[in-house]
Amino acid sequence: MTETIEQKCLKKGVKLTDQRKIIAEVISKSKESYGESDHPDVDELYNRVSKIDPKISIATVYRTVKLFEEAGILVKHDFKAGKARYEINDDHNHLIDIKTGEIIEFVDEEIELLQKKVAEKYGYELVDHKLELYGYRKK
Amino acid sequence: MTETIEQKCLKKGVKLTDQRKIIAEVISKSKESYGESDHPDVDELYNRVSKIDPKISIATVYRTVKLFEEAGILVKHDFKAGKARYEINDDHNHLIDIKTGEIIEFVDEEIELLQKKVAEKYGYELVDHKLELYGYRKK
DNA sequence: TTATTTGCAAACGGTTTGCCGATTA
DNA sequence: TAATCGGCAAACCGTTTGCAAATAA
Repeated sequence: MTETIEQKCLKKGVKLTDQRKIIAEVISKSKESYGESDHPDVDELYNRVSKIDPKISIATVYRTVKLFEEAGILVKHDFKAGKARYEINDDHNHLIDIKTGEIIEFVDEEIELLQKKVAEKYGYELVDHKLELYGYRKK
Repeated sequence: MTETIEQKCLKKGVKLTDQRKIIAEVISKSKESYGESDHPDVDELYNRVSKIDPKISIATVYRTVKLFEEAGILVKHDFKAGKARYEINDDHNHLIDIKTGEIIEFVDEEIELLQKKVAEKYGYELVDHKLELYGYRKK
């Protein structure tokens, strides 16, 4: 296992309050508890957090995910406009099932490399990228 | 020159009112008038449209871009959450300058092909994709 | 006429924020 | 103690919608 969110916070100088610890834990546990394709939105995080400490407000959840995002700990996705969704930042891409909404994560070195090349071709240094594929499952 | 938006509307059975014609024209002219990297949001479209017919409401602009999007004529981008931006649907990718916000459009056959392969590897038929690169201009 | 579209203003939904008491270093 | 944080409710902002008048088929 790599670093926990708490460890990352310490490293980045993000103060760890009780609320933040709980939110961090819920996010860390989201995949193992809810499956690979778990990319919870703030409402959903708030629901899960409330089960541990019902006194935490949704404003705190908003403030915390933003804080974690700015610290590079989480990434925010706007797969479709409306609610933003969050997950731990580990730099993969997404294949989204148009019918079911299921999200498959993947990494492809070749694509990664080509992206860098394209950016360079235009005189840019690539610092981030977003790749989303949308498709139907073949039977 | 390829088909105009009006022609696409006729083909798709989208009724062409005066307002829609004006909005279509503004969108068609956006690149030649405002440069390659023009991806106007609804506010901006509304501003431009208002100069031609000040009686057109912003609600109509919203309704029209949604209509055009559903007809496959426009694509909607949520580069950053907040305001959506629109452009004519012609299937390219975006390289976004982190500093200036400038948007460069590009197509890369190789990447396109690899995307298809990845989708297939997971048993999916690719029907859409979104690729955004973010970078700094090298000096 | 019958259905669709538009303008207006109000509603909506996700997100942010001001205030102030609580907590933390 | 000084600074930051969290809870609450109100504000915010992009977008949608109900309604009645205008327009199109």
